[in-house]
Amino acid sequence: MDEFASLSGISRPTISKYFNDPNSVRPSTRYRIESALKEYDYRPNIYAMNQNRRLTKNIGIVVPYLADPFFAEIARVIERRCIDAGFTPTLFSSHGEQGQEIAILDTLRSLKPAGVLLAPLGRASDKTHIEAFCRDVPTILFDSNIEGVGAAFVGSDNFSFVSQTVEYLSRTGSAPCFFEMRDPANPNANKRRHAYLQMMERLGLEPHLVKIDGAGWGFEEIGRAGALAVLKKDLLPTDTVLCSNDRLAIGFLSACHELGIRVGRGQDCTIRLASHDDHPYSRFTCPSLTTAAHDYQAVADHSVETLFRLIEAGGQLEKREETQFAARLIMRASA
Amino acid sequence: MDEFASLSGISRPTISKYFNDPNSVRPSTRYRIESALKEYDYRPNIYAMNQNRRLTKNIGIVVPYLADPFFAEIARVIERRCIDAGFTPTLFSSHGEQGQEIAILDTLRSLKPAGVLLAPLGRASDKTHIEAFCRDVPTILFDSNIEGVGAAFVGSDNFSFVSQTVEYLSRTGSAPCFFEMRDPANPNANKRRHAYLQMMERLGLEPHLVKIDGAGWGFEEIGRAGALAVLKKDLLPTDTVLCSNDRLAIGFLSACHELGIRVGRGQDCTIRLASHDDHPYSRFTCPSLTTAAHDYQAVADHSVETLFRLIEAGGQLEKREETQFAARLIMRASA
DNA sequence: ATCAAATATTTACGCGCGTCAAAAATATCT
DNA sequence: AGATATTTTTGACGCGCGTAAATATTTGAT
Repeated sequence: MDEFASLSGISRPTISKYFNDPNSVRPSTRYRIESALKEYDYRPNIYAMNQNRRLTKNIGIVVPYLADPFFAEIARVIERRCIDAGFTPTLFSSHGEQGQEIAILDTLRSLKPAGVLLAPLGRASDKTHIEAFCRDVPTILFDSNIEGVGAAFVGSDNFSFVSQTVEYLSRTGSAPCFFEMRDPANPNANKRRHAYLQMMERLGLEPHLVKIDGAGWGFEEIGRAGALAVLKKDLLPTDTVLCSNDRLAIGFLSACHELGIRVGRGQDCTIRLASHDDHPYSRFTCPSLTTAAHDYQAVADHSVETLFRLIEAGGQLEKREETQFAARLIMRASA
Repeated sequence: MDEFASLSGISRPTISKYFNDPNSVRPSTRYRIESALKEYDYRPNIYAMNQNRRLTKNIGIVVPYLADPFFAEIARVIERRCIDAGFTPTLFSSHGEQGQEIAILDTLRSLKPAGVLLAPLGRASDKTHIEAFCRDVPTILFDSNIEGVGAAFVGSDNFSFVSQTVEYLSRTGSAPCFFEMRDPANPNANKRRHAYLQMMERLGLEPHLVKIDGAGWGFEEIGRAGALAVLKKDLLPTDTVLCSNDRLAIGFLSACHELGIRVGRGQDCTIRLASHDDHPYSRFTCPSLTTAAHDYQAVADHSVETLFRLIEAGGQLEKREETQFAARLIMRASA
C-alpha cells in the first residue's frame, strides 16, 4: 500500500480510507485513486485489513440445507443484495446437521462479520449455542424462527399459507386432510398444522391429520414412502390432500403415479393435491402443483435491510422485530 | 496468544506451531495445549494468522449454478472432504453469470487459498481470465473442462453416459432421437451430442437431433417449452427420446403431461424418455426417469485428492491430468 | 550415565494495514 | 479577499501473529 501510495501520489492513510469506504474521500481524490488502481492493479491484503478493524465488511449467510432449491434461491437473492451494498457475503450450509451448524457459527465468530443472516435448522438446532452466538454477533434469523433469539426474525406467515390453500380447496371441492411428517424438524411445519386445524374449525369442517414416519431432509423420499403406505392401505380420509410442503408433495405425486392414481381436478382424477412453498420445481411436476408461494423477494429484501439497519445501529435494535410476509396462492393443475 | 502462552505455560512460538499443525508438537505438549484451550477458550485471530503465512488453509469451491441440486450435492461432498482434511472450504456460486465468475476469482485471489476447485460456467466463461487465475492459484477444474487450463480436470466421461443410454434404448425398443438446446452453455452437452452421433453411426442407425431454443440456466422451462413446440407440431422424429440432461427431461415430462401424452415403456405409453446425470429429483418425476448417473462420490473424491496432491507438490503437477469417470445406467419407469 | 537427535524456548524482527494527532493543503462560503 | 470547514498529509504506533536463529531442554537408545 505504501508503494501504491507513492505511485498514485496520494498518502497511504487516504488510500486506506478509500478502501474502507470509497465515498469518504473527495470525488477528485477518488478519481485519482481509481485511475491509478487501473494502471497498477494493486489490491489490499484483506487479512491485514481485517486484523485491526473491529467490524469487517463480511456477512455470513447460513442456510440449513443448500441442496434444497428453495434455500439455494433465497441465498442467491440475499447474496446479491449484500454484494451490491459493498459487503462480502459468505454462504454456509448446515447440511441438515447440528454439528455443522455449530461448526459454522464457530467459524463465523472468528471471521468477525459485520452481521449474519441465519436460517436455523429448527428443532435440530442447539438453541443455547445459537443464543450465545447471537449475543456476540449481530444476527438476523430468517425462514425459521427461534423465539427471542437474534435481533429480528423475517419469514413467511404460515397462517396465510394454509388459510388460502384450505379455503381454496374447500370452496372448489371437498375439504383437505393435512399430510405431514410425524416429527417435523422445522418449526414452520408445526405452525402450518396449527393453522390447518384452526382454519378447519373456523369453516366448521372436520380436520384430518395424516402423519407419516421419516427423519432427515430427504423430504421427497419421505413423502413418497409415506404416501405409498397410506394409499396402499387405503387410509386416506379424504380425496383432497394438503401437504405441509412442496417437497413432500413431490414425493406424494411420485407415489400416486407409481400406483396409477390420477391427481388433479379433472373428472378422471381421484385425488386433488395442494401444498406450500412454491418450490422451484413445483411448476414442473406432473401434474403441476397448486401451492402457496413465499414472497421470496420480500423475505430476502427485508432480511437484508433489517441486517443493514442492525449494523448501522451498532448491533442492537430497539426491540426484537418479527416480520412475516403473506403467501400468494398459485393455482395449477393438481388441485 | 502471548497471554494464552503464559497461562498454559508454553512458549508462544510452540503455540503458533500447534495451530499451524497440531501434530507438529510432541503429544505431551499437544495435550497440555489442548487442556489449556478448554479452560481459557482462546482462539487465534485468523486474519493475523493468514497475513504472514504464504499458504493459508483455505480452499475455494466454485460452482456455476448452485440452485441446481446436482452442484449443490457435489459441493456438499467436496466441502466435507476438505473439512476432514483440516482445510477451510468456502463455497461460491457464479449463478450462471460471467461477471459473477470473474468477481469470485478476484475475491479468491486475495484470499490466497491453498487451492481452488473450479467448475467453470463453460462457454460463458472468460477463458483468458480463468487461465490467468490458474497460473497464480493452484486450481483443479471439475465437471466442465477447459482444454489446457488448470493443473488437472476431473469429471465424467460423456461418451460413457451416452453410449449406455443409446445402447439400452436401441436394444429394448427403437433408437432415440437426441433432444438438446441449440446453443448449450456447457461443453459436456457438445460432447454428448458427438457421442450420440458416434454411437448411432456405430450401431448403423440414423441419428436425429432435435434442437430447441432457449438460453440461460432455466433448463426445465427451456425443455418444457421446447417439447411443447415439438410435440404440438408433431415434429418428433422417433417415439424414443434421449435428453441431453435430466433437467431438460424434467421439462419434457411436464410438457407431455400437459398434452396428455403418456411416457414410459408400458403399452399405453407413446413415448419413451431417457436422459443423463441422475439429478437428485429424477427418481421422483412421473414417471421416474431412466438416466445415466454420475459417480458423484468418485468425482468429488478424486477432485479433492488431486487438489491435495497439487498443494503438497507446491502448486505444480508434473503434467496436466485429465480423469473422467464412467456413468452407471439407472433403469426406471420412463424408458 | 552418556550422547545424539528431537523438540521447546528465548529473543527479535517484520508483515500490511488501521488509526490517531497535529499540521498542511484545499474547498466553500460570505 | 478572507474566514471557516473540510480534506489530505505527515509521522508514528500497534495489532496478532509467522518465522528465524541461537540456545536450552527433553527424549530415547546405547
